[in-house]
Amino acid sequence: MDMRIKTSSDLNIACSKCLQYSQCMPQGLNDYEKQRIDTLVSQRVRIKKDSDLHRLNYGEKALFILRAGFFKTVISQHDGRDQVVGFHMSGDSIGLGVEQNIENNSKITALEDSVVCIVPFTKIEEVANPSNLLHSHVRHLFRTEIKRENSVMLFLGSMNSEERVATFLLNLSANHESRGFSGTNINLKMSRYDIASYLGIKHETVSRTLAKFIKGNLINLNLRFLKILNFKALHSIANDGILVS
Amino acid sequence: MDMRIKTSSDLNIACSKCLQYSQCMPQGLNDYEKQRIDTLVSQRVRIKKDSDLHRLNYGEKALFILRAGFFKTVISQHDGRDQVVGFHMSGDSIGLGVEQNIENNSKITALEDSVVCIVPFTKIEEVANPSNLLHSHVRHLFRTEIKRENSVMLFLGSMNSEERVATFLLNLSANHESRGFSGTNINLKMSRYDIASYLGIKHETVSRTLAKFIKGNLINLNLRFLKILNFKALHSIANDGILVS
DNA sequence: CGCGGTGTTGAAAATTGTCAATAATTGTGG
DNA sequence: CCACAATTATTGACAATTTTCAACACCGCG
Repeated sequence: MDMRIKTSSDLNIACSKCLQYSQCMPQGLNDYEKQRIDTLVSQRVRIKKDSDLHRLNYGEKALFILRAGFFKTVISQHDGRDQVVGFHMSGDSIGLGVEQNIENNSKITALEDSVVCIVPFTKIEEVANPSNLLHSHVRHLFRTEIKRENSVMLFLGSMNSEERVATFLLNLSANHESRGFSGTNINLKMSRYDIASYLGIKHETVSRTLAKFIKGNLINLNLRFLKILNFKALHSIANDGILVS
Repeated sequence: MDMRIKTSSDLNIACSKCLQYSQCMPQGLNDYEKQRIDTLVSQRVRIKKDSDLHRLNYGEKALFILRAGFFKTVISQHDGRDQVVGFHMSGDSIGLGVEQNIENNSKITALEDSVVCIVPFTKIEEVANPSNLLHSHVRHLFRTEIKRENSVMLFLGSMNSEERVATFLLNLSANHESRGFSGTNINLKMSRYDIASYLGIKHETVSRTLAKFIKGNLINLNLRFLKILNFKALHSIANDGILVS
């Protein structure tokens, strides 16, 4: 599906005059700041029902503000399965959340004819504060933590218990590895109850699933000493790991 | 559980000399910037196994960086049920993600003896850029979007289908309300398939659950015209709505 | 050594998914 | 505008998965 851009009268309203203003811009600005705000929005576009909002068409990093309409965000997993991870309605900002973090395999699709305002991040930074290594790092921290927290939780709803546990183990392994610890031999710090709560299943199910993995020689486990024997098999159970960046 | 603070030699290492440095601070800083980084961390604390990291003890808004150890974040729902929403290991930053958004009902508990560095947000702002309304608003956007996206998704894993659908309907209603639309009569823009995908259940289950709600006079629904008849009942099904702020 | 928290396993019950049939609605082209 | 096809939605029967309830084993710590 492609996207049509038209220029019509109501696409040119200034931010400070927009009905959605209170939804998407901060309160209590002085006149000078309001003036600067009006320079933020680089363009507004109409998006037809069933068309996608392609981020890359508007520069790598842009914030979208939904002026009118309704969207869904769909993430495509490696195996071809899709999952809706969010809906967006008028006043919502799109592009700072989950869909921004999981790169290149997400689609933001209009569920009805819509109008979107586009604010390039570079412009936000011009207005908000001088570009600055520390500041951009803080933003990076935001992003990466959201990613780590979410990437597991995000798809839990659609996973069965084997997928959940396999995903959890691989995720844990990757986190250990990235910190210089062994990703193969892991000393679990949390109880089966904690794992169960995290994965949204019962602790008995965690036990049973781990037992199944042990029987299949995917892992060794006594007490909390975990040894991963067959990463490949775990990955295929976990759907080849959208979760492990 | 309370928390002990000790001052011992290894608690006073400068950030720029810390082993975790590459995990938690940006690369490529010049000497001046490194000097400023070292002023960021206001203190480091030891936290005993099974003790909690109390955010409020360190000013309302602080970023915690886990120097050594292992934590879990648990959110308590209204009905008393707890859910683990994240695990944290060395090098992780804590306090920018989910646990920050759902206020006052989350606990961050050490699963083993740990050491945490504390960076007040105010200090980050001093160093990163002048305090600025627009900048703080961008941060606010980050937060709120995360909150909205997550608050539904976060607990999906532990909900049954009735809880999922009730939660979805109430969430949708609240979003409509907050934008000045009716929260009672809603025109669904998305298909049953979209709802199913979002909630991690099958579309047949969505149909059946909606049918059950109709029979119980909780809602009216023909095609995509939804009328919510009994909010109270929906709320009690959805666990009294941790999701609706 | 015993007790409480943790972990495992079994069998029955409850929930959800799968497969299939059918209805209703929307879209399309003649 | 109608007819037909495709999509969306509902419902039933059965299969698979997960939970629930229960019993029991194991470690760790006083």
